[in-house]
Amino acid sequence: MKPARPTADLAGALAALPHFQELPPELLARVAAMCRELELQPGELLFHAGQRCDAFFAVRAGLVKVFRTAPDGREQVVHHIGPGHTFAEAALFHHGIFPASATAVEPSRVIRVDGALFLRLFAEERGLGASMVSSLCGWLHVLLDRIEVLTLISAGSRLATYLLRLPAHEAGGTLVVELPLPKKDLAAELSITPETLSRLLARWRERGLVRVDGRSLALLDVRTLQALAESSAAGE
Amino acid sequence: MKPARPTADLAGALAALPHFQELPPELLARVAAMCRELELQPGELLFHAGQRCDAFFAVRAGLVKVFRTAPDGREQVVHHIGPGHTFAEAALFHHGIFPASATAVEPSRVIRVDGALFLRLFAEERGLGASMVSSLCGWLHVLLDRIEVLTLISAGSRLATYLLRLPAHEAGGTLVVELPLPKKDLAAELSITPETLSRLLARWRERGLVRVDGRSLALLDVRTLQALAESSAAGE
DNA sequence: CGGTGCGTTGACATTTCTCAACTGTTGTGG
DNA sequence: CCACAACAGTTGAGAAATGTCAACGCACCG
Repeated sequence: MKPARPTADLAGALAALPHFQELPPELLARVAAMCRELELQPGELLFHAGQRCDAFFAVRAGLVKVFRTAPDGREQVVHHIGPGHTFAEAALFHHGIFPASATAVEPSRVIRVDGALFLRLFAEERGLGASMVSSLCGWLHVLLDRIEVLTLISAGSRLATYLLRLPAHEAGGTLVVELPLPKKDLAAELSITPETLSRLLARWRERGLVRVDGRSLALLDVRTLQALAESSAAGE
Repeated sequence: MKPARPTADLAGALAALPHFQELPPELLARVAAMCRELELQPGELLFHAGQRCDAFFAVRAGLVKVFRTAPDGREQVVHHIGPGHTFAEAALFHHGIFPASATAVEPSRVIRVDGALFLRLFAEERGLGASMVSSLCGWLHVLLDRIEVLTLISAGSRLATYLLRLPAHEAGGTLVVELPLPKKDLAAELSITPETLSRLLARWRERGLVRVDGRSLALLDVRTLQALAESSAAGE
């Protein structure tokens, strides 16, 4: 967790965060003054569950995994956070304790916003409340979607739903999506084992539903995938 | 969804909500003026997913279920909401569309806070922002817990975790918890089938872990239940 | 008294996890 | 430059858990 030398456009990066939309520049500057930038290597721990929460974070580049470690050693992924998103605000405002741990999946650069300073600013500047409310609501919807995926019974529908929600780009007449994370982490996010994920993709490949090339997937038969996503049956 | 005649202590009920902690009485009164009270019979729909969101709600008495209906007709429970808790605020602030449906599980009385009026008040009175931020964070933690439970692999650990988190009271030397909802709804919340739930409780009863009497459960062997909650193994 | 809905129990089919071995790639150190 | 270790991903075989379908008891309510 090396401090990185601050980038010139820190305020600009902050302004792009959902939290700070429509915030006057002078307030942005005050927030920027509370920030430090950090470099994280894959596997490096940013904070761990139970630790006192003295900051919240924004991902600038890379990918950060938020997870809990179950008593039996199993890792429960709460969420993966990509560039332009913040996390741990809820801990700061609510408990003052991190409810989960965070680590980098890829080499990452994160912005650390000092908790004590931010809370003080928040108390003074009531305007901050409104912008944070709307971004917290956004978080709520994200978690809601995740719950929706998790309550899907079959691994196949979970995976199909996930794939179809990924931003897709067209190439040569077919939809192509890029997995934003390694397959093993994707499996964890879907709460299935890497083996099942591998087997599902293999089956779908044989059936001509997808073409797999590393992390990039061509969705060859979107209709059938949609049917799988909606059905409670397995990969069939 | 019959309108109920307003109760005298409406402002008092509002003041007890997490949203409106530490709110000056005059603001509370203004919020109270935006409210209507409703009576709901079991199964009665309060709103459905996709509908325009023109209000948010607080449960006064009874139990309300928030759920989505999956394309295959399956019902996915997002959460059950008991007295003293609010819901649909996120929809109001974020999308303006209900992301889920809500219905009463038991005969219920809910407070409906008009959305348009509340948003206007929210814009004027910046003080509202702070109190709502903290309550939204509370919601985030609730959903986080729910995700944690859902990622627990075995039905047994899900159930045990759920039971152990229930408020317990002591009776005759043993811990007793009351299920806040019918077993069939509990099963839905845990994302298992009613049959599995029934079988789990039967097994645990035979092993002397619990004693079941309708909705009231005596936890006879808390240590083993904790072990089950933490283990990834099944009910064994 | 008959209906309706919850909860229980049984038999069965199916999916997914577990354990294990094997491949391919990457990166390190001799 | 090569050998080796470390790790992600794949594939196989078997076990175990949960879902499905079906029938039944039981309460509650008209």
